[in-house]
Amino acid sequence: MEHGIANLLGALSLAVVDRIEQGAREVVGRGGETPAALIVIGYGQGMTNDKLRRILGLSHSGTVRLVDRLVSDRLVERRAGKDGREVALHLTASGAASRNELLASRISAVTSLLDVLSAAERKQLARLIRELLARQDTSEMDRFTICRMCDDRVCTNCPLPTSKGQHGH
Amino acid sequence: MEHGIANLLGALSLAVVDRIEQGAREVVGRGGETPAALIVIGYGQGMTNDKLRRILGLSHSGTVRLVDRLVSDRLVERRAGKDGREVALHLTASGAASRNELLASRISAVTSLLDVLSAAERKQLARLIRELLARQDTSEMDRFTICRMCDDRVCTNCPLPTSKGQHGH
DNA sequence: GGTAAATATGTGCGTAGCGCACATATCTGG
DNA sequence: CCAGATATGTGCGCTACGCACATATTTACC
Repeated sequence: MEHGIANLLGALSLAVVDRIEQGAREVVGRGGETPAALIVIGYGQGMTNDKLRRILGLSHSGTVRLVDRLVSDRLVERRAGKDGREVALHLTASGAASRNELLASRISAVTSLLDVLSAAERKQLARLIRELLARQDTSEMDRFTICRMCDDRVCTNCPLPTSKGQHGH
Repeated sequence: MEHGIANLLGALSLAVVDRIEQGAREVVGRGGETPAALIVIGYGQGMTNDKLRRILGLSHSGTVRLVDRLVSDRLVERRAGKDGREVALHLTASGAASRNELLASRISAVTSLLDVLSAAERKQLARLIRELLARQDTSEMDRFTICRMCDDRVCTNCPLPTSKGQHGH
């Protein structure tokens, strides 16, 4: 394998993530996995603390404290889950608004890097990235992790394979 | 502009950076900008604390403390710079070894994502990324920042434009 | 139906990584 | 020779996080 391509993709990815993180910090005033948490909670299938923990790849206590921050910022509410142990995380109105800003900021950051390419080049790039992602060997949790910042208003058909991966239960 | 491509590149970049950071933490036992600092210092044109600060995008004090950590880990030495104010940062033998491990780990992490593509597809992707980077409007400092994790043993001709950007002095 | 294990959450405590404001040393330009 | 610019170091606090432990609920097994 030629290593030049790996170095190029590494450099590009760093630039992309730098810009996304900078925008996210400006929007929510927090760093680390906090912006991703806001997005994940907003996907809205009754997210629990523990599911969130696995998606973000944090420790249990780290996740509890992260949610504490979101609650103290009035972006998230803890409600009772069906299972008496679980906590159901819900966005407040303000949390949903911040989440939308966050998603828009992310798309805008990446777009500003992409718009030097022609429409044809972007299409070609999209096809290649789609193939690359589609062929990865990812568990279900891996997919949620990779997609933890994804814009569900934009990503209609996620290329990540849906077959593998043991369901978490 | 079609936003699907921006979302795809954002997701891929997150996956790439996640894997790079995880490997880096395993190699040097440190997170944040510490691994990048080790790589940047290793480029070896008499790196100073202040240049490092600008490349990493950290505050001044944050950079001093970062170097403190590298020194206490015996990876970096502070020597006298030509200008009596400056500190010249140099890798120790152990620092140079860690840096090589770091670079290898990074290339390996990205390669493991890339190797689902055919050689032809990888070539196409390399061409597109190269174009994308070449057309960015980056200052000299931006380029060092984007390339702060780059493998100088692999990246022979960096696509980033070298014309613009005021030299820092 | 009762108890052990599994599951889910919260807490005390410490650490890593970082920024702000301030202090200090050296260099440069008039 | 002295004011500003440049470069580094420090006191202090804060955010984000992990480990170990405590607690509540549910499930499984007998």
